Parts: sequence; structure tokens; C-alpha cells
Amino acid sequence: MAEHLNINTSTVSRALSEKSSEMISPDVVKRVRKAAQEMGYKQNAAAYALKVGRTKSIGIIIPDMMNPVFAPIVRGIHSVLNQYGYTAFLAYSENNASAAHTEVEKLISRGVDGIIYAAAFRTDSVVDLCKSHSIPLVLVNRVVDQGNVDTVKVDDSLGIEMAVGHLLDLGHRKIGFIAGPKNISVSYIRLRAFTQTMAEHDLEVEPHRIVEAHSLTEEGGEKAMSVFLGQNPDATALIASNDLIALGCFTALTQFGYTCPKRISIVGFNNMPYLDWFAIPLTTISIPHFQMGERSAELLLKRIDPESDDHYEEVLLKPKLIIRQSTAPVIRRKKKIAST
Amino acid sequence: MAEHLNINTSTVSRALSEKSSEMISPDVVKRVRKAAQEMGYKQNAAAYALKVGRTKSIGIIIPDMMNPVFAPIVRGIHSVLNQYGYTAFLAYSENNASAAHTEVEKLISRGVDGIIYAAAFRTDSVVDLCKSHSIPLVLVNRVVDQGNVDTVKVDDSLGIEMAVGHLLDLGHRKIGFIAGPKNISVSYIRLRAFTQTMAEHDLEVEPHRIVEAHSLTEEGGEKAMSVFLGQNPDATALIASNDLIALGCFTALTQFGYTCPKRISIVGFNNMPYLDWFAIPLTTISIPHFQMGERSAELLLKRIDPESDDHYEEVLLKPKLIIRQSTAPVIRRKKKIAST
DNA sequence: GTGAAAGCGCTAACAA
DNA sequence: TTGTTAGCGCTTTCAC
Repeated sequence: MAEHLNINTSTVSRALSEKSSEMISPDVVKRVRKAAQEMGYKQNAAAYALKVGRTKSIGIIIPDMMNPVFAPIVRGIHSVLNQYGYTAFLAYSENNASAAHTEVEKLISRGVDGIIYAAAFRTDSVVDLCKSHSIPLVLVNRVVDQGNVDTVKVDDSLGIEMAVGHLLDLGHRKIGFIAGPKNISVSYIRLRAFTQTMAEHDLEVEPHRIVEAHSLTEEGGEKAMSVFLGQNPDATALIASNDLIALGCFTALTQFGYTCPKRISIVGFNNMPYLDWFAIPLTTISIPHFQMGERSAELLLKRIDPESDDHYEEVLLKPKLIIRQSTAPVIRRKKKIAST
Repeated sequence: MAEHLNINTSTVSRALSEKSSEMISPDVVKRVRKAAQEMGYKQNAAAYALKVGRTKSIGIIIPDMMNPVFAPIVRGIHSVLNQYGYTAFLAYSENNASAAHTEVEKLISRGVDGIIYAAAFRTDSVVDLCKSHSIPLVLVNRVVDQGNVDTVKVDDSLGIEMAVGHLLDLGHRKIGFIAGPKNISVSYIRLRAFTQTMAEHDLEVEPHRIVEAHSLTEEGGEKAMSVFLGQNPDATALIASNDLIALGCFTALTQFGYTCPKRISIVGFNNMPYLDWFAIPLTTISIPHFQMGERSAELLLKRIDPESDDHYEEVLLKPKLIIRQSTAPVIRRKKKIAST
């Protein structure tokens, strides 16, 4: 196209670039842009990347493609990337640390300008991997124990406080907790918040009230719930570390011939899509997925920008209690039995 | 790393490449690969792409990030891409033709080697766009009217035959259909299959039995269902063009004070995740999402391979009827009323 | 079997 | 304001 207009390629380059077009006579700029439009010229991304060292692409890593809570996060990310001409690779780790590491390595060798990581473990090699390659990294939802990383997360403790408060309001006192794996920040924090909040209400949580699921999935929840029910015949309520675990709890409950909320009230966490349709609509803690995506993308773009100052930021978003039908006032069976 | 071993960069390049390493003495190959391993050398994707003209990346475009049926398709795609060192950009069109066109343009200017397109309309500019750029394109699920495109789809007609057969078996005769937009192949084909199958059973479908939703969404289904119920007080069963529309039908049904399956049986299409949990578990047609993803990725990779012959392929997969509780035997109210 | 050198398409420093 | 030129990191023809 340069030869077509009898001008140098560098002039064309400058005319097309927003920044350097100011150094070029306005009519040349106009002519070049018109020609580019007409012949459908598109900048070669590979050449640009090779020259400038930036690809205008980022990588997103989520733990699980099938967990519908990540869809709105990804949408949030895209919504801001689009405004800045960035594109995203999407990868998933299947909740496996080494798979995540491999995916990040692949992304880095693809030359992504940054990574949004929603699949972190509390200690995670991905952080150092990115640091050693000087690749900007933003953690969403799940964070790591070590500091010095940009993060966007929800106030999990507040969420659990809300859940506990709700159950206390309904009269529950014998409340259990199905935790997720301790090596994931959200599981860890939610569990800690549970015992703390209970303690603040002068309710000591005995160890048998807490069962740890091996993963944040339906299957993990089901197994853990079986154990829980075996050792907690008297519990009237329960908080699950996330919605998927809560679903697993439903399954185990059914296997035991019990019903929710009649026998036991259950609160989830995340407010995944379609819960309203469920046979037992799950009371849960809603987190602002879309906004989390937006904020993390904004943060990452800021960090990619060489102009920006480089101290880490931590965005903390507020959860919300969504009351549905899986929680109900406690029925004081025990007392009646005791009084007979 | 070349200078580190005192050999030429071209030797390094050859040693690292699977194909050209045969031209190099085995011990040099070994030394180079070991060194590459140790110093964590990773090929620069941009330079490779610029030189060779292939990026080893593809683009995936789905209509809707929030529709959970696309997650397993994307997983299927990834599962084969991973085996061949390919990576995928994921974009979505929000069911908007021009948005899809723009996304494809972006992907092409990123230099993707091919595109998997799950968001096609029956006539869609994306096909010509890819043709004009000589970018391999595979259509999944939704296809276009024009031929000469690689496609992976489900036998929608067979699916509808199964649905109709199921309802007939239950004794239903007054069966309605909530169609999706006619400009999307799956909606169009499913509707056509419905009237044809009914006709084959000597059941003429009167026009008021069919209502077209403006989109394949809950909201579209709800509005269409309101219309349908207004003009079909006697219908005992209904097929929805997809599950989301069926959910919308549930909503409208509730608004009218009716219940499913007591008042009307409903069959969906797609077998989206979590249906088993629903208050009214939806009878639906299951399609092999994961396999669709796999097959489309295989097809695309084959088309990208310059060695391959270039006649188009059309993969047709089989659906399956999943019977749940949204369908039940017809109750012959009418006859009783008539006999009074 | 290996080295030398060209060039993919672009941008930016340097000249003019 | 515009042209000239070098070079990003890689592969690949052409020599040897």
C-alpha cells in the first residue's frame, strides 16, 4: 500500500498510528487512512509483536470450564479488553496446579502481555513464573498467601458473616461447615471466617461440625456431606464453601432420606446461574462476577502500561446474601424429645 | 543460546525442529535440546509467525458466553488443540451478526490459522470473509444455507422425531412448537422437522400451534409462550426449540397459573447442564457437545494442514432423547368435559 | 552436517 | 514533515 500511494512505509505506519500521526501532514494522514480502509489493510500482528514486544493479547486461566460462575467473569474481562484493542486466550487448569503452570508457560511463550489468573492455590508457582518473566499478573477471586501481587477478590469473610447471621436469625445454633480444600484461599478464608464469626456469637464450633471436601465440586460435596451427616445427627444448618459443594450436599441428603430445608438448612456461596430454577432454590452468597472481571482487566491493563507506577493493588468487592428456600427457621425437635 | 554453544542460530533452529533435526548430527541435537531445556528457551511465537506465516492459534466464536451448553464444546475443542500445540482465542457474538463479523475480523488480523464458528446465521458474512482471506473455517452446530463449508452438526431432524415420537407415545396429539428465529439453521430445521414428523403421523399442524420466539433465550421463550397459551387453550404438549426457550415457557406457564407436566408437557433441546436439579426436570434432546468440539477441531486442523486434500466435509452426530419429568401421559380432560 | 545471509512486516531512531 | 535504514527472532535457501 505504501508503493500504491508512492510514499514510504514508515509514513504509512506513522499515519495509521494514533500517536505518531500528529507528526504527519493531515492530508497525508487522511489519504493513507482512506486507502487503508478501501483495501482492507490490517496491521500484521506478528510483525508488530516482534518489533514492539507487545502482542496486545492476554491470557485468562480459570479452574474449570464447566463451572458456570466463570462465564460472567470472562465476560467482564472481555468487556474492558475490547475497549483497548486487546484479545484474550482462555485456558483452564481443571483445578490442577501443574496443569495451570503448563498453561501459563504456553501463554507466556505465546507472548501474552499479561495474565489474569482465577485458578490460584495459596502457594502457587505461577506467581514466580510470571515474576521471572516480568509478565504482569492479576489474581481474581482466589489469591495467594505471599503478598506483592495485584488481586481482585470478594470479601469472603463478610460473606460468611452474612451467611452465619442469616442462620442465627432463623434460630439455628448447631451449624456445620463443609469446607473446600485448605490450599485454596477462598476455602481457607471462608472456613476461618466461619469459626471466627461463630465464636463472636459465643458459639464454639466443635471439630466434628467441620468436614473438608477434597474439591470444590458436586462430587466433593457429596462425599463430605455423607461424612458430615454420619457424625452430626443433630445439626440443623450448614454452610457450604461454594454452590457446587452445596449441590453435592443435596445429593447426600437425599441418599440419607432427609430433606432440605426441613431437616437441615443449607447456604451456598457464589450464586451460580440457574439456582432459581432448582427444586430447592439455594440460599447463597452472591458475588459480583462481572464486575470482578472488569476490575481485574482494568488492573492488568494498568500494570501493562509502562507509564503506570508499580505498586500492587488489592481490590476488595462486596458480596450479597441471596435468600431462597434452602434455609428455614429451625424446628426445635431436640427440646421436644428432651421434654418427653 | 547459539553463541553460548558456539554454533549458528540456524543449527539451533534445526536441532529444535522435529522435521529438520534429522539433518543434524545426533549429538549436536542432544546438546542443543539439553541447553534449551536448562536455560528455559522458548521459541518466540511472533518471530515464528512472521517468518512461517502460521501462528498455531485458532479462534472460537460462540453466540453466548452465558449459555452453558457451549462450555463442553469449547472443552472438546481444547482437548484436541492441546495435542497439536495449538491455542485458542475465545470470542462471543451475543447472537449479533455484525458483532460476529467484527470478532472474526479481529481474529483474522491476529493471524489465526483457522476459525471454529458456533454462532452462524443461515446466511452469514463470516463465511465469505474467511474465504476471501483463505482462512479455514469450520461451522459447529449452526450451519449456513450455502454449501462448501466444513461443518459439524447434530441431526436436528432426528432429535425432533424422537421428541415427537415420545409425546405421541404418551398419547399427546395437540402438540405445539415454540420455534427459534428462522434465520438460525437449528431453529429452522427443528421447526421443519416438527411439521414433517407430525405430518408423517397424519397430524396436520395448524399455524396457531407454532409461535416463533425472537431469540433462543429464556426471555424469548417466555414471550412466545404467553402468545402460545393465549391461542392454544387445548394444547397438551409442546416442543421448545432449545432448553433456554423451554425455561421461558415454564415461566409463562407459571404466570398463567398452569403447571408442567400436569397441564402441558414440555420437551427441550440441548440437554444443558444442571437440568436434573430443576424443580421440573426437563425432558430434552441431548447432543454430544464435547464430541462436537473434538470433531470440529480435528476437521479444522485437517483443513489447516497444507498436505490435506481440500474437499469439504460434513460431520453429522446423533442426538439422544433424555426423558425427565416435564413430560407425562396426556390427561383427556376434553373428552370428559365433552361428555358432561 | 553446518554456517552465512536473506527476509517475513513492522516501527523508531536518525537524517534530511 | 517525510525518507532511509536497522533490526525485532526466527526459518530456510544457498553455499561449502
